Amino acid sequence: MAQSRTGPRGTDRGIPEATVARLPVYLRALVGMSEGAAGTVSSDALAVASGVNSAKVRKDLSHLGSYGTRGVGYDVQYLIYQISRELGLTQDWAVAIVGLGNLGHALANYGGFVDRGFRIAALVDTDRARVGEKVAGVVVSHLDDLDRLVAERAISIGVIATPAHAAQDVCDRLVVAGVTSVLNFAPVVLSVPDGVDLRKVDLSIELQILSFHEQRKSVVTDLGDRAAAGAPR
Amino acid sequence: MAQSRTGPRGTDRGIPEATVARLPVYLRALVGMSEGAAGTVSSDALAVASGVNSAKVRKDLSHLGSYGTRGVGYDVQYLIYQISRELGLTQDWAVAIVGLGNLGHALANYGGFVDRGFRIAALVDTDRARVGEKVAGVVVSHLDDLDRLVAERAISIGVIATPAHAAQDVCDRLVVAGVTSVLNFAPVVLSVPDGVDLRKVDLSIELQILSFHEQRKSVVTDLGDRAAAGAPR
DNA sequence: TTGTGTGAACAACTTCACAGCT
DNA sequence: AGCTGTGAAGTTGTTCACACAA
Repeated sequence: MAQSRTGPRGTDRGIPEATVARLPVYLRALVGMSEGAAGTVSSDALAVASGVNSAKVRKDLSHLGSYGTRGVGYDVQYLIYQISRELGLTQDWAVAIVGLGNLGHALANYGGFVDRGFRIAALVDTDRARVGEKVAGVVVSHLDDLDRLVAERAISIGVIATPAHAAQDVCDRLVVAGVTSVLNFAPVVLSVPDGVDLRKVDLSIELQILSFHEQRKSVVTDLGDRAAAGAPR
Repeated sequence: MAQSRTGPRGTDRGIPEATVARLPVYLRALVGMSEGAAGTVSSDALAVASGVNSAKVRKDLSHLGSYGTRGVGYDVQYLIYQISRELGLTQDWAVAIVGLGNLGHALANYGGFVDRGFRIAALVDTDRARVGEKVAGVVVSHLDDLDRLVAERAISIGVIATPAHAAQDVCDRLVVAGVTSVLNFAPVVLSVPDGVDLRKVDLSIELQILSFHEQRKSVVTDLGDRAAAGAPR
């Protein structure tokens, strides 16, 4: 996971990482509700819509401030605004996607991208044959132009969708160019200097975690379990 | 997130979730090393290659058993075997991918898939025009045939790469068909019955988390007084 | 010496349960 | 009466530091 944020000095006025990771889920649920006719939500209703329990919702939201009303709940629109602001979604973020294989294409065409505050400002590849081509309405540039692109288009977030062997080099170039947040899809451990945030999404790891639990299911759970723990197979 | 471990509450012979999530990372690093000429690794070397600290490596590996040698380290091949076994990768898992848009295609063509123990046993879509077409060497089937496919091909893992609005229905069908592990890429909260494991990968959430930290960087790090004085409004 | 394995301290996160506001 | 906000208790995960084996 990314390094822990915590400001350089002084008391940590920060929101817990676990909470930050759930705010986007709440936000999505709230936006869904706001399209209906819901003026307010209770922590309970929001919890159900978000797949967590209500105590967690209340604790999480309490980190943003006291935005609820006792006996009533939270104002949907106001909460949407507060969460958006906290997540930095009231401004636009320029994103560069590097690597335009299958995954890069999928990401470029991913709707939820532009959805909230994220704008694909550059598509980058090393394949000269692809440069100039348009994907999702954006012209593909060459990796060698990265410095210029990042500077000119104020890109602060880089998405790596290259093969594993190219990922660290691409990451280094992104950082040198001035990108300060990196989302890595390549199945490799990357390192970045302090001050740069790094997150990863790894399909293979997710599958292996499922495999672990799946295996546990078929193994008959210990001896003498009543009624033959009917493992459906 | 996925529900906590299924199965009866006995003595917890289990490995902590946090450890399970790191085992695939260690495994990848080890496989990389085994291609070189490394007979053994220290927890320190493995830690560096995995992007964690060595205490964590030792604690994690200790959950598998005492497979290291004091003063020496861990035998690479043996560790690979033990981790693979623990993760259930010594057997093959049949996977179905549902939804063959950009993302589904990307997943189907993703190399690391077949990599370790995972086999694409079915590709499924609702678009009749796509049915019959071959993607990544596998013929696309229709969603209506899911029950048969899951049964005939002993599929236990389902990957959802559909639009959000279709995801819960697809998930329900997968579960009814007999799938017991689901990996969801659709940006929506799914619910599954007990006994079914659910994990999600959500690009939009990852970006929003980066956005949160990115925003914090630009904010001058010392406006911590604001909320400190009583009633925030 | 070197580097594992682990009890113990520490830190983060979750859940409980209820006081207090509306 | 209903629902938030939050101390306190409980749980899980991380790091320390050192005994001990090779």
